[in-house]
Amino acid sequence: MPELPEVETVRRGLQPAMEGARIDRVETRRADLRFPFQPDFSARLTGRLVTGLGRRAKYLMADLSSGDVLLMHLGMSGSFRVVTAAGQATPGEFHYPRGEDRAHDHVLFEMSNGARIVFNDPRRFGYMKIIARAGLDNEPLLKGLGPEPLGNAFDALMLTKATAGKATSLKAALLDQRVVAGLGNIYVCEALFRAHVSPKRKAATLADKKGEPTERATRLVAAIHDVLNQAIAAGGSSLRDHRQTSGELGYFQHAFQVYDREGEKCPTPGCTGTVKRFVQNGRSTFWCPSCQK
DNA sequence: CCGCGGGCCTGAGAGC
DNA sequence: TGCTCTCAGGCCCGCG
Repeated sequence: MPELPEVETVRRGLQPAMEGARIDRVETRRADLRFPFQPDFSARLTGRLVTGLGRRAKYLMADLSSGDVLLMHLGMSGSFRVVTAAGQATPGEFHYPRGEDRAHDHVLFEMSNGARIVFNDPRRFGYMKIIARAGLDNEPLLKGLGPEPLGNAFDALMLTKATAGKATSLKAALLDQRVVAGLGNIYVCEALFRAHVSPKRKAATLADKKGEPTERATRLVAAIHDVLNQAIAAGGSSLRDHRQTSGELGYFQHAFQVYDREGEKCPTPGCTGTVKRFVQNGRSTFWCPSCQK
């Protein structure tokens, strides 16, 4: 499900429930998600204060008073919801909020502020892992990640260098988290469309003969910035699974110009093309062959 | 090292 | 109604 804007939306929703609160109780309702939970998973969380909730690429990162960091990834179908539901739970008896139980609720956090935070993930491509903050730089899950697309390090020059010599398509390069971290299939399609750049173009062609960024590269970076910022402002995109932690849907899906719009007229003013779909590296690409070059 | 295809899971929707 | 097939917002792994 979630790309950077959805993860950022989830982070903002979880922040008030987590930051500054203590984790009083953790319940894992099965032995694994994508990977088995660490044997000491609950013990390392229980009683710890959450001092901050950040995001790196598509990872949520909760800083704990113990010096650990809880990494959380939503995979394709993961979501969190925050249940405050005063009076619904029976203190000291069954902690899980009655009537709030849903299929695929895998992890529950009970916070000292009364919030109950539930992680739900039907497909279980999501996962959680606790690591020591001191070991963050060596964490394999984070080690190879490229720059944040909304951070200062990501610009046309950087992207041009990162794609230099790449024989693969621009679409595949932008999906490669080592090049830039946080984009997924939807926002890559949308950014390429907005920049009028073809997903089939060789990644290395962002550079001119001297290796400098082309105007196309500049346009592409601007389009990535714009589409991500607009999607975050809209609370992300809700296709199947994504919800804000409040349960509200994001609404950026209504602003898609090409994603899942095969057969529709190209929305570029003056373009008479039609939105097409084809499969690239096993994923659907949506684009307008007429105005994306 | 690089790029690609398969696999991990469940559920929704289309077509018969 | 119900079966089967395809596809889905991610990412790791093994192969050539």
